[in-house]
Amino acid sequence: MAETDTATPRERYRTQVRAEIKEHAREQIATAGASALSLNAIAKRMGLSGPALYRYYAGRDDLITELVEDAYRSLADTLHAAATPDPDPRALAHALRGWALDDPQRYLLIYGTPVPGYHAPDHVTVIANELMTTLLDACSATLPDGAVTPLDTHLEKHRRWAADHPASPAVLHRALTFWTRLHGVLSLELAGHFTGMGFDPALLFAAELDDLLTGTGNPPTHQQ
Amino acid sequence: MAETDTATPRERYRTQVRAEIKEHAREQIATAGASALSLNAIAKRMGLSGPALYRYYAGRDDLITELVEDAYRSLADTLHAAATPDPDPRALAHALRGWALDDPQRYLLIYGTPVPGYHAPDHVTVIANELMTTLLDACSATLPDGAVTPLDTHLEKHRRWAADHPASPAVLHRALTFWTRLHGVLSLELAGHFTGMGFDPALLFAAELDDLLTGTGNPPTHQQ
DNA sequence: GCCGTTCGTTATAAGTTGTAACGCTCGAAA
DNA sequence: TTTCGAGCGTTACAACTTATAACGAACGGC
Repeated sequence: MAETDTATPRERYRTQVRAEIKEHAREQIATAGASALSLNAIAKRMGLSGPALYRYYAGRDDLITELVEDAYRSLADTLHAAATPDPDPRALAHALRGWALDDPQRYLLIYGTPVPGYHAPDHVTVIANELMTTLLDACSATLPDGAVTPLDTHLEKHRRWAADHPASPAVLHRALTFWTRLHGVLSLELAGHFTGMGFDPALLFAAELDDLLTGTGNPPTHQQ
Repeated sequence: MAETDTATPRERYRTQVRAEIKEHAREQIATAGASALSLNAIAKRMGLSGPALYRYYAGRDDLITELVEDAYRSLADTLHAAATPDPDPRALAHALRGWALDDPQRYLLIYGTPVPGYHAPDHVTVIANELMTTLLDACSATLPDGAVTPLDTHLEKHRRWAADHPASPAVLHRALTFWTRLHGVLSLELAGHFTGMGFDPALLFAAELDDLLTGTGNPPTHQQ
């Protein structure tokens, strides 16, 4: 995993302790959410006293930031693996859902309610771009055909986020839609807004995915 | 507003103080998020000492619960007003977006990351049902035509959440889609995941709405 | 006007994050 | 091998937080 070979014993110990801290933090977040993360509790569980952790992380925010970064990294790797060698949107979607359900709090750590003042460091935006690239690759493997919407023309001029990716505005639109629709179902499912409603969220997710891919999955057309 | 007439002076004073507390809590949440809500800070701002607030609210959770309830009530009223007298999905969607942008933290209070252990009281589920009803009403004003999806047949048997509403499975499907797609765009926009990407979220929202209503708004069809 | 309910207070307990100062230990270099 | 410094863990402390307990004062119904 990490380069525990090429380093002084001190550094090896340090990275190992940092990893152990993150491990406890992850499990604590998975059970009680990110807002309930307590450095003191982690220290106590590791058998050492509170302030000791500050040798390894500057503070709570620093630890959370690294967890967010790890989550992004994990998601990017998972989606990249699912889209390799063939960039298949369907595989991508299922990988996304599997990854989210595997650890809901990890998904919410990325896409959930943000702290108003917090600003993500550059590492994260880099990975986010990487994520966007695999999504755009997958969406490029489809032939868009349909009316040009106002959003399409808008995206033609505002494609900074797609940077150097050679994708048509329609593909950009498609990628955004892919993202927002799947997130719409996933986030509500993870937040528990479907519990007690009685239906199976997996089928709703599948229906949205089908509609995304075939265009006739459903969203019943309007008429009035 | 409240029944400040028919009550003893003591009760009038109490409801007024409770309202003032909520007012401060709202503004505090709007600026720093729900997790940063501090009873002590509210008390200090109101010119009284910390524990005094416990005469009015049992604790932080109690206050937040009431704020959540108020938010649900406000959203339900707003959407109901937008769908009256004619249940128009388009008006409903714009009312939803306006309400969300008006106070993002209030939207996230309802649809954002939940506290794992927390369970909403009955009041909230009642209002949630009311909300669902206006959504179903609006979606009933459309004539669905399209292939019957697996989700449709599933919803035919699992329509407990629609209870006594006379809506076809296709309409139920449509309502769910309406909800998840708009939430998908809105939540990502409010969470700031579009900032820095350079495009206008309003156009994406509009595109999704158009597709929802006309069925040809876009999501470019797949082919391969 | 009495008297009890309600309110606001201070004091206290048990948490939290984070800083400061003090030794100990380990490892690298002489 | 011995020394010596960087890094680590400790306790002590400050400034917060939520929440409870106990006390006194004020308000209002009777």
